[in-house]
Amino acid sequence: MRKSPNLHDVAREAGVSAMTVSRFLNGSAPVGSYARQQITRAIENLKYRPNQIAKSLQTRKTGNIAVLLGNISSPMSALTIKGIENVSFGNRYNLLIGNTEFSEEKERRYLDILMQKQIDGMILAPSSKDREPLQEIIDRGIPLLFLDRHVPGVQADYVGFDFENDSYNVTEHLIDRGCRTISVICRRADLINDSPQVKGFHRALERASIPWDRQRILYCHPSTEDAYRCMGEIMESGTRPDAVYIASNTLASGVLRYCKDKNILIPEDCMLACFDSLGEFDDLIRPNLTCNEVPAFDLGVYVAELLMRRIHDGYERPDGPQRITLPGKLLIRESTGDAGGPRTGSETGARRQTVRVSGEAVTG
Amino acid sequence: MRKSPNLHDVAREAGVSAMTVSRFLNGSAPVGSYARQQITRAIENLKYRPNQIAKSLQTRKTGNIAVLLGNISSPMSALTIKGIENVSFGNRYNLLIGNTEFSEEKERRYLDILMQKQIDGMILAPSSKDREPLQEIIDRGIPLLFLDRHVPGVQADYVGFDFENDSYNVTEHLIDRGCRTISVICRRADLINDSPQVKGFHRALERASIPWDRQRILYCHPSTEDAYRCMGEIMESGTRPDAVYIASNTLASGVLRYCKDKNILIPEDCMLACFDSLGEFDDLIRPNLTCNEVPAFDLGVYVAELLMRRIHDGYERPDGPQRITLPGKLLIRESTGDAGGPRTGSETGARRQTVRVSGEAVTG
DNA sequence: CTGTTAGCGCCTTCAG
DNA sequence: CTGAAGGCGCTAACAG
Repeated sequence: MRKSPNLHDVAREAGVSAMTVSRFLNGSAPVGSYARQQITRAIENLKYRPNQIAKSLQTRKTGNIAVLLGNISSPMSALTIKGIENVSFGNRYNLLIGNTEFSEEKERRYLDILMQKQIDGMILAPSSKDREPLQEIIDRGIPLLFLDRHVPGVQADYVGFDFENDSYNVTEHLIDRGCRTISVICRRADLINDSPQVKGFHRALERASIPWDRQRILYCHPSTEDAYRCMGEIMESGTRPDAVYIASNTLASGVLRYCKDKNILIPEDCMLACFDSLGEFDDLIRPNLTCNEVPAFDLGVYVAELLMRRIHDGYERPDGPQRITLPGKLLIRESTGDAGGPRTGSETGARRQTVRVSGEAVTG
Repeated sequence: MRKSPNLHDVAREAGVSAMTVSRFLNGSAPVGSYARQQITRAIENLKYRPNQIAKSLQTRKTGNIAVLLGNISSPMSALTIKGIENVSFGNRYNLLIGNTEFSEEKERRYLDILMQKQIDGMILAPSSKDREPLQEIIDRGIPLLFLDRHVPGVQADYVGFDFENDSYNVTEHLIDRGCRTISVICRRADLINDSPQVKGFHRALERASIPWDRQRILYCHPSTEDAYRCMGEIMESGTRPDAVYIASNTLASGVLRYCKDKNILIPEDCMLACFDSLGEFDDLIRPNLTCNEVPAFDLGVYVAELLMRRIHDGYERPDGPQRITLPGKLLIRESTGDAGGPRTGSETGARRQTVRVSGEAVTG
């Protein structure tokens, strides 16, 4: 394993200068046909590969973009990453992926390292409210996009799900089915922003003139065990609700397990609805519950496309910072039988295509 | 947004030479306490960040490792990636992730790009049998590890699940439950290697002196729809089997959907078993089927640790190329009721800790 | 403990 | 169409 060949080696082998080889490789200027042949041959002979590092040092572009999420293995995140990868690869960018584990410290360390690695852009689901490192990214002219969450006071685009409206729709569905006393289980304190799910929930109640009771909102640690506990609290104390709305899908398995253990029939004893889809086996899970399907892959595609545009436009943002939300799709399933039920429930799919944009219009 | 400061700017501001600053930053040589103070101050003043690209050009180390998988959003892959990230971050490496979509062409392009980007190591689940680009990686001294699949003839370590033994265990379980006629649905032609699942299946049948019939093995495209079709073929033609073994978990939802549509009772009409776990909601899916849980996160941890060792040892491989498989855990669940069943089935968890290694022993 | 010199491999600029 | 000079930001190797 000896030193790999460089531009000069190729140039010597081809009997031309290094610059001619460079121009040939990048197509940055015309090259004579004889030289072209010699160079092609030399490259093959030496198995030459351009060194992207050296090129980056010169051009200040690495062709890498960073993606920093709280939990890269959640089904939602995994799909979003796939969407981002898809668009990035098509635009000749590679992905540097980091899992912050929702830790401010780990996020900070990642931001630090990535700044040194000279990324061309960054997609971040922030776990910290700290503006300073983000401002530094922006000041260095690196396009920064928030995904799913944002940091108040930082002038960057945001792309996320339409939590509030989706939550409104789920709640409205429960109300339409006759529920009047609805409990909510949601994640303990949304990491950064106020819980828009709870807002949507309230809005739906208000619209139906149903008084709401703070006691009916339970905050829960993001674990199966704590969701199990919360569901117990709901069902064992005070008046039982008509319905329980699980505002964070990571909590669903704990709730379902409780119902299974306690022989609570869904939807006879209590209706159940879930903010996000439970995945591929969705309608095979018993009890079979109504949920909102969130466009995770599309979110990745959208955010990556916006990032590509920002990188391309030299960060001038002719259209100003944007706040974009993608609406989900309500999947209504209320069959209770074990087999023979409808394969998919009715869907309010029409809104699927809508993209909600606040601020200026989306260009392109 | 003007040019960011470099080592010389810091050196000038601190009144020392660039080398002193460099030595201070890397701790590569002692630096006087006065100089130290001046440098610290200068760095703060200028908001200096070392440029990793320039450093990489010099040191020929980027601190990046590549991970190339067929489908990065599958639950298994997502967990494996998380495991890899965990170990890498601890060792100060970043992850460049690529989704090959099982396409030879896309894989080839990724390999090409990544070679130019000068990665320090690579974890690959190959989709192509082409040895040449892989040999080039090895020849350039970049540690290469196969994950889940391998390319025959390429001298690189391999880490994967214990498909054959796990499959043996699942089949043995069905036999123990009295099944004698078992059909198998598996992915159409394993991408690269012979299907070890089918081998394990055969071995279990042979051990129980059950004759086996090629007709009972159905190859299926990796889609819900085709799995549905396959299950139909099995149930509607010839003698119905006692059991169906789904050797690729991506096919499970199609099979389950078929049973649901046709009112086939599991396990009364036909037993069902699955090669891999169905995820978090595993035991909430109806019908509730026995499956093998594969240690996806651990696989990531293991492969990353091995890679770290290879990088560290300068690719001398004192212990020779290895072939390591991590065994899964059989989750037996045969309750049929909708609620009140046992929360988890019995598990043959003892083997969980075992790591099967062929070739030399694992060091460290 | 500190500074100088000479590249790492490529591309920008300018001169043919 | 082609080449030579210089530098991107950093560090190895050698002097002090």
